[in-house]
Amino acid sequence: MLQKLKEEKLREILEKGSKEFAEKGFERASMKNIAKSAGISVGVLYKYYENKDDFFNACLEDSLKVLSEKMEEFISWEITPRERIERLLHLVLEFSRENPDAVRMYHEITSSSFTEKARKLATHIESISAKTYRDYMAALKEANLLKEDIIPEAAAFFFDNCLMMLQFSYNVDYFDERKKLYLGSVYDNDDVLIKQMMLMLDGALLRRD
Amino acid sequence: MLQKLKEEKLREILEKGSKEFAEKGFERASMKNIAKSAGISVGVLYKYYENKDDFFNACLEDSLKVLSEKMEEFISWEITPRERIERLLHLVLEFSRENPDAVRMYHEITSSSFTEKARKLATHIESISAKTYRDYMAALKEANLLKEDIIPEAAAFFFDNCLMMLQFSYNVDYFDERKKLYLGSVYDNDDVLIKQMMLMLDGALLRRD
DNA sequence: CCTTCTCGTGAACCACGGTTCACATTATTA
DNA sequence: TAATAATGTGAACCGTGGTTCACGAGAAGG
Repeated sequence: MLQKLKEEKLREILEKGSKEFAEKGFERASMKNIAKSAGISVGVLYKYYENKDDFFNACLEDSLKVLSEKMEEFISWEITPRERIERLLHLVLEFSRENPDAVRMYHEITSSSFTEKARKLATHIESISAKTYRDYMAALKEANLLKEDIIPEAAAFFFDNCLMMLQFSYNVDYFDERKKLYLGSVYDNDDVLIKQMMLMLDGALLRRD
Repeated sequence: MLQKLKEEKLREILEKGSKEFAEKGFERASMKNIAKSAGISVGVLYKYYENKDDFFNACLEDSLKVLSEKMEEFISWEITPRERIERLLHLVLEFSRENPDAVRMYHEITSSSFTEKARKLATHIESISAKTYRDYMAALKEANLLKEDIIPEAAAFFFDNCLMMLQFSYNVDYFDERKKLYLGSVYDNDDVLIKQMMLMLDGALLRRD
């Protein structure tokens, strides 16, 4: 019976931890707080995890796992480049809605002076998407669909930059406010924004036909 | 004589403060450290500034001032849209090279749970560039130079997203590594990257002729 | 030269939060 | 049921770092 509780508890602990880290950032997040909100004592936390760093890594890993799973979907679709971009944009929004804490934690490690290990984890995920996008852009070039004079690597970088900003804009407070500032009346209309992003990415990357 | 020293000292204090905040982030930055590296005692710091928050705001304000000055240059140029984009990209890199700490501090407040006041400051700057870009894109539309079907607000948002990521990529450790990951061999060639960005932004925003 | 006032100093204070550990509680086994 | 092991608890410990303040050094004025 204990084992079963543990299974669920562990999930809850990771979730509550991610939530706290996502909301307050690593430094301001408190182990005591996390323990309390997960309904356990601090001691237990330290039974399962070495220390705060270690626990953060566990939360991060747990959050990023979902992200890399999504990435694999991307490759499997058998559709045209334009459709692919559009679906990916939708996927990003959908993911944002379902896993806000994952995005926030990801954004968190982006900030200065993080542990080696957290960096490694993020870089690992990043390298998956980097490879995916680079390969894809290379394939586009091969098929003569990529815009003239564009280097696949640069295209992949540019593309991911846009997606990253989109994710942040939908999850991180500061970026959300900024989005409001720029978009004004268009702010709350996701469909329009997606369509606009679509148009611009299309123009930026794909050869016109 | 004291007054004169103060003038320079104040500069040094703000610079050393910004440096520490930029390097370590708000939480990990230490007032004692900052005082030491500026060659004064902690007491002095608290003579000039209420507390850590207040001091951070002063550093931030000081850093962002430079940023908003640059923005005014942007409007004054009398050149074609394509040239303008290109010069702006160069300006961003130049600025990054000269004021790495400003960019890092800006990135810093991007992260969760910052004081109201710091947010306000950043939003203020942001609103300047937002207005500048929006106006500019509206003017382009007026002159029938903006791409068909693109809303000026969305264009401005997209454009600034790209510039922001570029700045981060040149200043914030995590983004720099990421850039290396994506660009590989092109990584250290700024000119090529600028040219590529140029091509993509052009394609994304401007009507082809 | 003495007094007074300003300014700078850094040791001391204090709160906070990560971490530990002696103890309580619960499960397991004999 | 009693003994023993495993697990959970949270008060106490401790280092860190923001903040204060009693004191000293030096300038200004008489």
